[in-house]
Amino acid sequence: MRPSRSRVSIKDVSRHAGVSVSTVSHVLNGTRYVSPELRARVEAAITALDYRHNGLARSLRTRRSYTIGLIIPDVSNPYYPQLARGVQDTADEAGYAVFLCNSDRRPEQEVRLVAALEQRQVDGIILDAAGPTPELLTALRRLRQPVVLVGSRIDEPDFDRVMMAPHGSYDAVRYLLSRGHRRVALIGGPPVFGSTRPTKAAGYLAALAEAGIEPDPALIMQGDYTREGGRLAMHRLLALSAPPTAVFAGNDLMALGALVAAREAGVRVPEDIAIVGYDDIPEASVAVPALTTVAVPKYEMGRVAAELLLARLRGEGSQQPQRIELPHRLVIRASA
Amino acid sequence: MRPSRSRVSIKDVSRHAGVSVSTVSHVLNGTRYVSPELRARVEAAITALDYRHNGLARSLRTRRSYTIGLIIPDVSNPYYPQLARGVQDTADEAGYAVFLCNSDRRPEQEVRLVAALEQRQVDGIILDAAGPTPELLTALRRLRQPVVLVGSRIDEPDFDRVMMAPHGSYDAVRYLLSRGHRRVALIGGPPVFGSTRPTKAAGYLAALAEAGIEPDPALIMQGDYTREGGRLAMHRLLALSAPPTAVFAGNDLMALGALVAAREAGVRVPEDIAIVGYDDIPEASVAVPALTTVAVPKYEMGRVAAELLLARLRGEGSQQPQRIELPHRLVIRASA
DNA sequence: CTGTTAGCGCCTTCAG
DNA sequence: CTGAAGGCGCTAACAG
Repeated sequence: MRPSRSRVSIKDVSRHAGVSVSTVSHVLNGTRYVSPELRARVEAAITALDYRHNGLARSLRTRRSYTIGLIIPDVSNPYYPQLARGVQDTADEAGYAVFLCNSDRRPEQEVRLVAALEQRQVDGIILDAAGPTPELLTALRRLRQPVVLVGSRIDEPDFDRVMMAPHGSYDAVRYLLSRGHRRVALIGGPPVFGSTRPTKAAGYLAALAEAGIEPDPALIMQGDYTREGGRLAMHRLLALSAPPTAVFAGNDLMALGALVAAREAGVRVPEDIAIVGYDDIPEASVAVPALTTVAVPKYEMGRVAAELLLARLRGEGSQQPQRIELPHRLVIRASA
Repeated sequence: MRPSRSRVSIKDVSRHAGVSVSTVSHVLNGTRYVSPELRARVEAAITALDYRHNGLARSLRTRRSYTIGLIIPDVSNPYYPQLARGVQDTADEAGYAVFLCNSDRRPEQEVRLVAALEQRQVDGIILDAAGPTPELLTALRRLRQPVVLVGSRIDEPDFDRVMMAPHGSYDAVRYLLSRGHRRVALIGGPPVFGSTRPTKAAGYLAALAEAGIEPDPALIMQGDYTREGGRLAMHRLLALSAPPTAVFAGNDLMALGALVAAREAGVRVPEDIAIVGYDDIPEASVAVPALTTVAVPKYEMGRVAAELLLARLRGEGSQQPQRIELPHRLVIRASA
């Protein structure tokens, strides 16, 4: 009768077991009492026919896919795997699967990915965005599913968000100052379009100001968060007639690049120049000298973001967007 | 009439535009000619009603989810992000989204994840498995969707698979031998249950044999692919009455641990002892001394695996399972 | 305690 | 060139 042994559905199972489809559905989901006898027949039919539950159909019906989307700049950037793992572990424990997407920090890409995830009917999205571009914000706001923002580049009050405490760079520079450094350079990141958040440069400036030190523009470099960018910036710093005695880099990748530059220039770290990074990526502890850095709780951020999202999906928690700030920690190693 | 402004479907759009649902569907998918006039009306209705295409319903109907699953041991292990990126890029280009799952190299977990992905109706699965456990193999074979195996721990002829060339450890040890080393130690990985593939130990032994060197059991350590495991193994090696002059570690994480151990013991690398790793993870080039290692084309492996899977999904290619072997490359840096 | 039935939102013959 | 209609496989009222 059936064309071939194509796919077997709940209906085939019900027929085989001599029960109704709703009974099958209920034994599948444990969602109402079914007599041991019928249950046994259903289970027998299931294995006899080698039936598999179709989650798509179920999701279509229940409007819940038990699926979330995670958009990060790049999994192969050592910062993100831990964050990803944090959300995945949390999601997995709750029965959710996660679509992992890389945006390469390109706003159009982010917008595209958000749309693709929406179309796949994810229940929610966690996003580490490049910045608060109007297009992205619009795309996010018209979304029907909840969004949690991670990272510190967007701080819009109408979204749930988990961010790092803002004063990491301040702490780092203060530490350098406390060690007697007076000429402290900054290798910052590129400006984030439209961001209203205090930048790393702000913390740097604040620490200098507090110590009564006039910032020297020559010591302020703009990097791009890549290793190579850090290396180049460091070389320019080292070529100055009055080079700095300490450098604070906006992330570890750039700090590591700076380390390479120092070695290339025959300058000793930390004896001739101290270096502090930001993030505490795995490589930071392996480098020689091991990098002093502002440790960011990456795994924890992922976990908290996922928990926030799941709570929202469960309808728990306050209705207002939450803003969660996670503490950093200055990890003092050998480079400063 | 409709309860509320809940969800708008293709049917609402058709009504609003005064056309049939099939016309709407066809403008949505560009799947048959629609007169400019009707098309315009449909498009107007779409924006007017703020309609969003429901991918779940579509997939249910077409039996294609444009979704694949990727199961790896652990994203936060520096080996995997690049592999993951390779498959994600390839999938993304072809319009597929990828579910990323971590198995922590636990067979039961792998089996569980395979089932979860199947239920979510992924079109295919890419898996870097812990080993050929019978349960996993069974689960994989009863799957209705294609599977591609990556990594070298399973080499079953009835699956598509992309693996590394087998002689990496042989090359590494031969290199050490060519540099005059005679006492070369091995820090291997744990045995892979049921695997028939040549292990790294095999290559090590082969290279020694070829050089006419009797393997010394005291120089063969079993590690666990973790940094700490490498560190411990190295300490034991260093404590030997006749310690080795060179060490080959089965992966970079262990080699890095060995480096740490050497430093702790005040032994210089490579002057007192040479170290070669395997994988070429990002940290390998940052370490001091930079690690000489067998570079594995991780990104490429991911890409090739995804391409293989996509080809299968398109029904292209030979019907027989493919076995693709990717070459490694010995990267000589400072540690040996 | 179990069965019938109406969709979820979409694609795709089959007619016209 | 366009429309009508039948499911894809499942859940959840609603009856009984």
